[in-house]
Amino acid sequence: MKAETRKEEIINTAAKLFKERGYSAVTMRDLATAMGIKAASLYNHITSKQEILKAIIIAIAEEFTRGMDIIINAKISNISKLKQIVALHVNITANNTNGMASLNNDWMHLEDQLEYYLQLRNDYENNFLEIIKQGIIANEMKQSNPEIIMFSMLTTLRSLYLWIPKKEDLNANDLAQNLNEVLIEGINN
Amino acid sequence: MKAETRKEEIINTAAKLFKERGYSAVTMRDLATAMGIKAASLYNHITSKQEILKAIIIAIAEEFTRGMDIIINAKISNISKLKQIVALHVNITANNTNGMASLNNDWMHLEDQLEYYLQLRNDYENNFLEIIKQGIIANEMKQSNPEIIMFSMLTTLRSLYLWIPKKEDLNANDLAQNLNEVLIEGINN
DNA sequence: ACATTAAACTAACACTTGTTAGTTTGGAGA
DNA sequence: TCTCCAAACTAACAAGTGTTAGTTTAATGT
Repeated sequence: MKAETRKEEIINTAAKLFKERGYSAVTMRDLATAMGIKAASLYNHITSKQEILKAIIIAIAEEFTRGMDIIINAKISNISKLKQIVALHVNITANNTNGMASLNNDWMHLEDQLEYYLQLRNDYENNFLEIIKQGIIANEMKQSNPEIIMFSMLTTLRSLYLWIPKKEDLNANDLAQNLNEVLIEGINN
Repeated sequence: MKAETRKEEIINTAAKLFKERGYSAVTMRDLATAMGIKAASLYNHITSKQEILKAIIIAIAEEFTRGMDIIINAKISNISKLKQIVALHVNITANNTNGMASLNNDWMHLEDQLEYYLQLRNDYENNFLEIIKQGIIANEMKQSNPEIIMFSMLTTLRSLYLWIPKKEDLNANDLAQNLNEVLIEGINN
């Protein structure tokens, strides 16, 4: 673990507050107080409130994109790909619970980067859906509605940020394993 | 369908805006503009912004509580109870997609009613979990982790508000049926 | 024709918002 | 000891916030 820069400290503190109250309800004075400084001092490190939100969300979104790119190109079964997607979510979320809250709840407050974010999200969902469809075609999975399968998996995975912090004794592998049972065995053939 | 009062119109319009941008980011002037009037005029019908949020969230939360009370007391299998919970969510969400967004995302901005809301939510989750545990004991379901099962089901069901509006040709029964396949067959014995 | 009333209006309030400008502080390296 | 610089500070801004007070409008029932 390398030491955080002051800017990173601010962004991480902001992510925590955004998780609790949401981007719009957190003021720069709230953030400053949480850092133990005055609001104006924040601007020695960041250029705007918006920049903080962007830093939080885009970093995670791109992490998901990179993970998905590796998974789709892997030479493994579609069921295995789904299991890797579960692991991807568990890992990213475990490392950044607070940021995941912003990604889920405050993406619409992105300004300049909104379009880019939506493009990443769209591509991600399309790749996800395609894996499920291929799995059904290859007879690896039951003939359920692929969109509902994806919806169910994705909403569960996206909500992990709410749940992981409650489990202090979290073992990422155990959780991924448990989720696989619940999410995937149901559709497995 | 009885005609809406002016107050109900305001609350429904607010719910729509809250869904798009969240409670904190919607101003009374935004709401007034959406109604085609001036902000001050809203106060002929409502007493505060907070009252609107409360009206939206508490009404739905109590609806869930009433539904759950009926389900837990029914003389049916635990699997059947889970299927009824799925139907409960589909029905409430289909009738109030906008309100469900506030329930999910803006409950923390409740002031006087926050404690009451949390109590309702807690009771609901405890009842839900108990059904799953009983189902496992009665050997109706696989021996998976009950908390993960509940978490997975509940987050999917809570996120329905995001998904139902996209399916214009929605048939509530079909959707409930599909969800049952994906959510319940996986844990069924 | 008149009184009533729901529902709009204008004007203003006290306070909070994100942000800028310019200044001070205190520790590290020369 | 002096210089430098990151990082804090005070003071202030223009705009936006929820809300209030008091007034006008237009339709309804008598």
